[in-house]
Amino acid sequence: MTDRVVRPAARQRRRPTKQGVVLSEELIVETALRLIEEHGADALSVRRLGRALGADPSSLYRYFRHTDDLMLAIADELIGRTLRTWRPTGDWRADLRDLGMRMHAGALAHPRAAVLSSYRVTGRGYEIQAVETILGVLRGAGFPDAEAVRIYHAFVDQALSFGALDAAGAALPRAAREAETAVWRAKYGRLPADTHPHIAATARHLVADMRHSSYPVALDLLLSAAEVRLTEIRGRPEA
Amino acid sequence: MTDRVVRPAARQRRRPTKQGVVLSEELIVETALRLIEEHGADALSVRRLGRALGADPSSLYRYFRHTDDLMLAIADELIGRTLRTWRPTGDWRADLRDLGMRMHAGALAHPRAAVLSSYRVTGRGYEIQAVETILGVLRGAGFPDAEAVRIYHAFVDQALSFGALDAAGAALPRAAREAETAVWRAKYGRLPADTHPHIAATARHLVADMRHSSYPVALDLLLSAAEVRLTEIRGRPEA
DNA sequence: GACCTTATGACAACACCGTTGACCTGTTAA
DNA sequence: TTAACAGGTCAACGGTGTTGTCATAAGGTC
Repeated sequence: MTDRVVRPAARQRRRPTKQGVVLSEELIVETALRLIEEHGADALSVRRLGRALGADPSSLYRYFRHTDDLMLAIADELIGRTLRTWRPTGDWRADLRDLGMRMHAGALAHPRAAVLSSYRVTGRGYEIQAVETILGVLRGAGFPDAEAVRIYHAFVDQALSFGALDAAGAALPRAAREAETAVWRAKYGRLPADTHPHIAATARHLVADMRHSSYPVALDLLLSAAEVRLTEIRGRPEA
Repeated sequence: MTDRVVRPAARQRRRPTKQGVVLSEELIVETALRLIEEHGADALSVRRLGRALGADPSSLYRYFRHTDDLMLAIADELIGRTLRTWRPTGDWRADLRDLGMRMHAGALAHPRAAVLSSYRVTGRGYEIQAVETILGVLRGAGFPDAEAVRIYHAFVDQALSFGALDAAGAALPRAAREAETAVWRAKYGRLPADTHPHIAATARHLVADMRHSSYPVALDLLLSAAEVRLTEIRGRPEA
């Protein structure tokens, strides 16, 4: 098969679909994001997307090689949106906390795309910009180069991996998600103290805590530890 | 529909399939794990699993309500394997570090299953055992109940999510994985200092660091922060 | 050993999925 | 005016999870 996808710049003959819609890469990505937001991650299929656009499903293959391609385009758009709304203040810890929370929220808003894009290095514009900015925050705070890189790496991977983890949970069909909270309440909440003393003693906290993401806690722990390291380093600058 | 699944204890008539296989929950889970490892997560479908077992796909619905049920059984088996080889020593920090590293290694050993199972609560035997044990370590160390639960949650999610992240990377086709390291070396390693000063200054560290998992660093940061919290709590026991 | 109940495996069908090769037609450039 | 072809459409392929129905062999009872 010769490639059916044409690069956007080369597009010229904008013929509307039978239902009168003029397709474009942007319109498809936008519609896909809307579909995910409105009807859950399961709602995103080539056929449903085609229906939502008012076009034959196969038309989409003129714009994306396959579904994965579409996902990456969506992911790229998401990175851009996250970064675009972030303004560093100069307080390194507050800035990183804000950025981490934004990345996490972005992932939750678009679970399907987040899961796919979390473990890929794109090497594209927005990603490079993010690396440069975060490294700048850390070095500006006084972390030596090697340490800055180590903490950058842990920070980013933690944001991405928790984002993907929580996104995957959010992308579960509604029934499965409700089953999960039911498990915590019904199963862990009722274990007898003689066989499971620690669960029984903390059951109340467990049921309350496990329904939320642990990312904020994990993020604060990471930043706290980094801050401690920083004061140690400042104590002996030549370390 | 009356439920087609029968609890294992009640099973009595072990009739072999047409191809002579005697089905059981254990056999199904084992075969599913083997299938995932050998042919990738995509290879796991009810129909393929049936074929691999020598049974009609619909037979599996006598053992699992739906695919989701099966995934939970697989996840629990993985937890069990990790837990079985772990021996706590009484040093809470060392024990949690060891357990975290084991969970991470377990995920890497079964990348595709890890990705699928990381975000599910199984509510099954091994998982309950793991929760009880970790909570015991934390409470034994002196963390008050609410704090123990918070740290338990962050610790477990961190191990699972980094496990899934690194597993997903490891499960990439070889070509894609090599492309990723190439991006770091060729793209990030060569950015000019005037446009990207921070990346340029740390390029050497970046290229070296990004090829490894950041989990050990992230884990140590989390445990360090927890230790600090613990000494604070001990300072004022009634907090 | 014969008989009955019923658990359990098998079959066929349903509605969906991603993807592709062939076709048709409106837009555009010459 | 016309010819080329980008881009939308159609139909089909082989896959998916799931379920209603049926057949049969296992196990208990006599």
